[in-house]
Amino acid sequence: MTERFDPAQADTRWQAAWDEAQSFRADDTSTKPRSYVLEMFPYPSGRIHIGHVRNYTMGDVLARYKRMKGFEVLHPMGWDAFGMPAENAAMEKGVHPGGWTRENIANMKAQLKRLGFALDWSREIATCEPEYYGQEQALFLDLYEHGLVYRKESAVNWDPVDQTVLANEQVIDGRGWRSGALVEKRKLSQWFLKITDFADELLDGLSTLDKWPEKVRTMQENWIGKSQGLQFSFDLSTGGKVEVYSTRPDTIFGASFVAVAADHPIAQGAAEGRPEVQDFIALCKQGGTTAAELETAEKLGFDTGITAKHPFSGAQLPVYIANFVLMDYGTGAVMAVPGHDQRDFEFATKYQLPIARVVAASAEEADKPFDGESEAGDGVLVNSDFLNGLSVAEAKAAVIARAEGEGWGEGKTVWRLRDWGVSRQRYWGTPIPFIHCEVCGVVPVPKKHLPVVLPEDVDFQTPGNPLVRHPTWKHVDCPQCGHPARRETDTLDTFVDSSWYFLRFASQPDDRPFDPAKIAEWLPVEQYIGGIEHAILHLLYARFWTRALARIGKIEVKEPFGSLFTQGMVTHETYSVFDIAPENTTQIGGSHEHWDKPVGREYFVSPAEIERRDGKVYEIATGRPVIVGRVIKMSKSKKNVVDPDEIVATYGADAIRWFMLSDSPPERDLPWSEAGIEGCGRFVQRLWRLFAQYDAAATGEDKALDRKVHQTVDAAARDIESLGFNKTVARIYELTGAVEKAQPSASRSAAIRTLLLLVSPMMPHLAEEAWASIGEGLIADAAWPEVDPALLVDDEVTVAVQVKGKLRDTLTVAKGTSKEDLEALALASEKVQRALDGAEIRKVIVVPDRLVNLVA
RNA sequence: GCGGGCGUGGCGGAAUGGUAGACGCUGCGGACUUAAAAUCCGCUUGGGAUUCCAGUGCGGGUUCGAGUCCCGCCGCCCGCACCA
Repeated sequence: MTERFDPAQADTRWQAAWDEAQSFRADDTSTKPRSYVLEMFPYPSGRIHIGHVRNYTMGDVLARYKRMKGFEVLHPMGWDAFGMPAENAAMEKGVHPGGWTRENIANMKAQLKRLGFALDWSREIATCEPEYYGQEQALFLDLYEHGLVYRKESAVNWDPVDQTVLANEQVIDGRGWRSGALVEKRKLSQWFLKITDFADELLDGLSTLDKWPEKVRTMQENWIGKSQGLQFSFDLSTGGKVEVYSTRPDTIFGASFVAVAADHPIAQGAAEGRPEVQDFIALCKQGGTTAAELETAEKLGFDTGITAKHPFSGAQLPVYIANFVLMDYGTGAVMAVPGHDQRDFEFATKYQLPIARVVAASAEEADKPFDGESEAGDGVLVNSDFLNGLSVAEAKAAVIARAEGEGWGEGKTVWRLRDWGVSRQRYWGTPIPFIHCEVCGVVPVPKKHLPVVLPEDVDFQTPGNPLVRHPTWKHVDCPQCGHPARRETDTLDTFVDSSWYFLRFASQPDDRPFDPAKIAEWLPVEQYIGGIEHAILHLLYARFWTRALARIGKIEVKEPFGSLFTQGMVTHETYSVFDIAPENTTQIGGSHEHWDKPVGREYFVSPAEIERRDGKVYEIATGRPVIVGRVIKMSKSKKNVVDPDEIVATYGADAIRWFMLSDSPPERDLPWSEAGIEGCGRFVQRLWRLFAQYDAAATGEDKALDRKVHQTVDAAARDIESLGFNKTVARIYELTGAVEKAQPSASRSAAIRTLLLLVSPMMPHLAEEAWASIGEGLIADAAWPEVDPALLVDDEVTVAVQVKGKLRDTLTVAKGTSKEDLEALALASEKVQRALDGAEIRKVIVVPDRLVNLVA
């Protein structure tokens, strides 16, 4: 063995060896138990970033560990390859989105290979290839046949410059995120998936996902947003009716007005011929929609002059148009109960409407005044006729029963979840497989004509969807009547592509989306790993798509991901500089870590552009002082990024993998540091030196070391299975120290061999290189070391001795020493006697093998 | 406002109700070396000082014993939100 481990030559050599042996190819015919380990596949933006490295390293350690434990492991990788950045690149650089994407994939694949991930590349998928999206079109048609796909007119955010629909997230302060143009609301015919049909199922299913983070389940629960209440109508003074929805029908006797949304038909009707009403409606629509604006926005109303008759009391309640009522939730109209709803309270205060108490802590507090705000809490009904004395829950049921009995309302469940609009007016996506015929209407493309392939000869010189402008592509004959017709030019939301890729990984026949038998063997994914940013959309859509396929009989599995893990981000300090020397600026107070913040234009510099001198930090190029900012997520604009390729080139793949697993618990953020990666590089060499000391001929037993080894193997396995990689890392450091200190013996040689196996999932290249002279075959194919349960327990233990709960001494005794002996030994301790100071012992607590507590 | 999470050394963090600070990083001291790098050894919560005291955001409580459990606060992070 060489003196130093040289990753530059070892890494590529072993990566080639694994390729050659096809070590990580999942065998569908294997009789071993199955394990499907999956990380969220990347968007091929061009470069692998450090967050990918952390994500895939975690999955890789688990996949390699599972193989060692005797599982047939499926650990695939692919590319979420459709999407806007490719089109933006096309517009900005004049390249074709396909060429740009495929080149990025090639680059990123090479990067992943350099990191030594144990991936089954034979199952690689790129969603932009017809072999994939053609099958997606087939699934879309299946869902259409079963009534789960439909078309309807819907208001969308339209960017008039880019000529496209924008998602809500792409509208920033009312402007398109790319063009900066004022976004318009347009009505367009859009394709929808009936996710609301699954609202109940998706909500109930969450309770079965006990290996998902509580946080993600809660987020999905809130997103689905189930609420139960009463929908009923008020008779209006105009002779009409207004339907309202309330989750608090118990408070109906506290209603003091009715409020409708600005675009509610009643408001529209009231506006006819009345400019002042029209003005008010316009004012309501002007309001911003950001959280901050909503928080501070004043409640505004306009009294229509119409009144609504209370179903019990017969009182005439005024009907207001109000800016806080949303048209697209419930019925767009509410009964307002100021005493028990804060918005209604603010509104009633402003317009001097009655604020009645109908829920109180007790019947005696029926007339207690409000303390400047509404009360939403539980209690007993008061001032409420036949409801008086009932609890909130009882009153809700009683009102719903009356309404249903008398026929003016019914109990109803309302969901926040909306159907999933999947139409995008973009080129670089899966073509929606439909044809518009003037005679037959909307006609699905016959399956035998799939895939509907994206044309390659498109131009991006003008804004808008190139598919619309393409001279020939959209012109086809109607498959039903043969008349000239037009292809659908919208493409699918890319979230559709990522809603079933995990199925295609498990099985990829040429002639169908997947083989259900193979899906049954591999799914659900045993461990799914990815970022928290996908907690709602991707994970909800994937759950929906899986359930939809199950409902139409394509597959059996209902939940795609058995266990979910959301890993933290990789963060880094930021370094910023002000372009005016500090002596020329005014100090504005407040001290930063190193410098007071001067006035000037701030710009960010990268870690490579700074140097540290005398405990302060300077920009190398200018000598200007650097402000060391918060540790935040790496991003290009803050220049606090590190390039994984450079790290691999300097320290090798194993060092960066080890860093990704060290220190921070995997669900928390990991602060990157130069010192940290250097430490990892040192440890790689330290292990290498230790492995070089392996001596197959050594003799003699070292019982204590044997125990340490077995205890570490046992604990490391548990830690890896629970993804506690930082703890595994710490244990490996401990064992390394113990082995280094041990005298040569057969035990020590065995310990080195075992340590090598333990680190192999984390540092596979180093492990293979050392294994070549110690073991047989590839360590990638080796088994996880067996644990001897007899060696997990020590025969000597350290027992803590406390006096009144305070530690005074420790005893080293044989394991299993009797309570009596322990007590006697504790009392014999000089330190204990001094602490007791002659006091009388009232009580003795002895926990065998752990502690003795003397209570005086 | 609703929901979720988190507060432990200079930093990242360990700790089935039972020896708080494992392990790593940083810093300091030492060995080796002509020197440096690499490596190795020691120290690194605070105070007093070798056998002590205090200490896990703050205030209470349960317990022989609390970082851990309970109650009440404070602070930070994340998600959702005029959702009726």
